[in-house]
Amino acid sequence: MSTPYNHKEIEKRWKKHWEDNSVNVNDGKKPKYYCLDMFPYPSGNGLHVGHWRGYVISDVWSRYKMLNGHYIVHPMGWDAFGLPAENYAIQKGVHPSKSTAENIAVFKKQIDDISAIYDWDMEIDTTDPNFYKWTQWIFVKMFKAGLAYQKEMPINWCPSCKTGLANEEVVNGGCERCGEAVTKKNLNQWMLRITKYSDRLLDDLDKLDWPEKVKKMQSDWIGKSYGAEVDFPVDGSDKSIRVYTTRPDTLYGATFMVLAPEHALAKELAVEQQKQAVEDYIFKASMKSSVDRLQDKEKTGVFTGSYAINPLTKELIPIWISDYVLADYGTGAIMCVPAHDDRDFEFAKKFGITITQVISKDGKEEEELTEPYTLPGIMINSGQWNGMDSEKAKNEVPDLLEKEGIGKKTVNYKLRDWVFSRQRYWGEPIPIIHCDQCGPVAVPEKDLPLLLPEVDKYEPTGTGESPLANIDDWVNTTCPTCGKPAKRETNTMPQWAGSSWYFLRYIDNKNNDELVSKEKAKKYLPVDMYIGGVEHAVLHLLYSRFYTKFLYDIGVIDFDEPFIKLFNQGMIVKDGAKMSKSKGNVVSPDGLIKDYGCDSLRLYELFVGPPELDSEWDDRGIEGVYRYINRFYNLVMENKNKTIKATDDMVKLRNRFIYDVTTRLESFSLNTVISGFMEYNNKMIDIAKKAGGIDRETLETTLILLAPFAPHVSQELWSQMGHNTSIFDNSWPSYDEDKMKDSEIEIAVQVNGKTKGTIMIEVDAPKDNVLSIAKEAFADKIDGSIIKEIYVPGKIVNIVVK
RNA sequence: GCCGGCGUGGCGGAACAGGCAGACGCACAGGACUUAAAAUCCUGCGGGACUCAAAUCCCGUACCGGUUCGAUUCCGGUCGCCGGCACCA
Repeated sequence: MSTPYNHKEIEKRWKKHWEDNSVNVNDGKKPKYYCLDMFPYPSGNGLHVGHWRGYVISDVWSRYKMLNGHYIVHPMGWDAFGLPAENYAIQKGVHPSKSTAENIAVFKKQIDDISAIYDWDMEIDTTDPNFYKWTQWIFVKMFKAGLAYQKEMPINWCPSCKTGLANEEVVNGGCERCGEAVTKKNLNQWMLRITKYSDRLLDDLDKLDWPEKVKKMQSDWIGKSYGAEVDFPVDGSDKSIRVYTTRPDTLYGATFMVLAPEHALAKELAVEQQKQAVEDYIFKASMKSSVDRLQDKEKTGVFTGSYAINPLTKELIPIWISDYVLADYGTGAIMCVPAHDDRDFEFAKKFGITITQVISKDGKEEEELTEPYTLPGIMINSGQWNGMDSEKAKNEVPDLLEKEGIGKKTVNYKLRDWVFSRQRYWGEPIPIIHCDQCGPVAVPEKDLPLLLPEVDKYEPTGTGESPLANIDDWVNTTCPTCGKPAKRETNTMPQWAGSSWYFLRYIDNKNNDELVSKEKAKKYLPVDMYIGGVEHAVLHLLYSRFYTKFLYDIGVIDFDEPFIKLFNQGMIVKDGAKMSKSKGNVVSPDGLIKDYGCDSLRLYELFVGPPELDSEWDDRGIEGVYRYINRFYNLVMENKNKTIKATDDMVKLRNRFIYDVTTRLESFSLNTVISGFMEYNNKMIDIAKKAGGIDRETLETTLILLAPFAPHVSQELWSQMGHNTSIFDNSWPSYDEDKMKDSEIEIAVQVNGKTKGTIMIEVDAPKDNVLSIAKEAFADKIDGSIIKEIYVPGKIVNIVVK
């Protein structure tokens, strides 16, 4: 036996070598491939094996693409603004920039243990002024383009984080970050007009090679719906109420209307006797948190005493107020068709309002509706449309309304503009100066970056003002336009600001004059493969698409989708739960690397399960891949100097295996690639026993195939075989389909669909021959007369008897 | 409630344009080597029936049914778990 596998020595040596001699060389001729990881927030807790998984997947993919002749753009950086560093500062008095720098150092060391081919010259840090200069620059451009605007409105407010939140950051009525129940707070906010991009964000999803799940989540979030707006005149008034409906076909059945409590006409429409009740109801509704509003499923409401006129039936219908109507969707008012809508039905039943059927399954009216009929059907009680298919009427009704000037077809979206101000310290200052004369004015581009000033206290004020508001000599400035005294905006940007465009900056991270040079952008962008968790499906990934489209529109880049292909890796769970410090189930990679080595951990991260699914972690399992590497190492060491010709079996096995690894890699079935290596190793050992060894070509091919997965041991053995080159200078092996084929194969024989055994046949043996071999071999199992004989070439024989 | 995804040995998981279910690995058990242990190697490992043994047979991919010569795979229904949305008119 030769030298045993010593992972420590091997990995240390090659790691050092690769630091001095990068394997990922940009010779300017190779086509680029941009493989990007979702960059981490450098927390104080360090990495766990769950983080590792995504980074291993992306490195394996990068190295595979490298062996296929690409120069790989594979950068790493830090999404370092954000609350944990700020909260730590509040507790310990340590400035966030200091703790952030420390955490980055820890993360960098741990990420380095992966031995990925990251190019650290491209490193970025969102808290670096040279980086956030451009985050601010984009904001200024959006402001100038009318996409950033201020608005005073009730926004989502997290009482624990003491800051406003975007709609996307509210999860089940709670704060995305801390889970605290979100309330409403009236604040003057900076908003980004993402809704202007609704259609492009929706339509361009078709261009993307992304998981369908993520595309669907984005399209649901944008929530485009087609319908009509209809004006309902208020009886005895010159006012009218405009509603949005997706079911104009049911207009004949609209027997009442409901306004949101926040609707402009809500108070006005209350008649004298109802005034007190209406005002009480509106006040109570305003006190409800969004969580209450979610929990109170029971419908409540109050009648205004006023009536509107159904524009088709000309009947008077009562106008109610209820909080089941949302103020900020559609027009904040709805026409109610209790016969064909669940919510309207419930409301009408509760308050005794008329229910008129206008659509039916079979053209006949029900005696009494026990539940609303919400499907398409035949129109009834609908004047000229009686007997028509309701889907057709959906088109015709709005056409008539439009002709009469009381309605029109329209579309609606669930997507809202992006609440962009945060009342916290550790973020990019919004580069705006408020001037009494000129209004809000952008900080001149030449004055960017607008540095985040030092403060004594980091505590959020809780009043909706940022801690920056207390720094008088920073707040007080002069207006860049008129020169008069003016005040700086004191809110900061959300953490998403930097992450919405960071991937553009890696490739030109030291450019002081441009966000990214046109030349480099053209050469290295966009991102070909983006790898990360699914948790950002509608946050970071939607925002990034929006930013990219904006930067495309203003000519910074010449593509309008940032990430061509997306892969979401599953979480690593322990005891069925996501790893977290509070649950105490975090597994650190450090000890595993020490005991088994980086290569073993890399293989095991892939071997635990399908990369797109969550996988349960069990430390003991790493033994299996470690044993495999040992066996493989010994096998190569024993055979490296033999001059032996490959047997037919070995040639077949090798070609078959190249095919398997390649197709499995292409379909991202990385767990079966690893099990394939183990299986293949056992087969090689078997053949070697018979043939007296393994040929050089087979060994070298195997090493190249293994290199993206376990780079150190592959390179070591490559050198042991006498090469003084990098194993990554090779090309990905190709397979010869003709050499994969067997001349004889084993197929199963069934009788009445039950397997009885197997027979060996020539691959291209004619059907009759195969059947007669099968019948002869299993004559004793064929009990009765044969009524059917099936032969699926290369697969199976089935004899059907009676 | 609506929309997705998923239910396979003790465990992680293979195999699905329908064709020998349980690859590969973990754990476990037995054996070899060793004074002993570790490491390594070999063997066994879904359940059951009948066996000294081999052979053979039956059941089995959440549950019930369907299509088919043949279903883990396709279809219909039920149950369970996970994720997304949540009064969006």
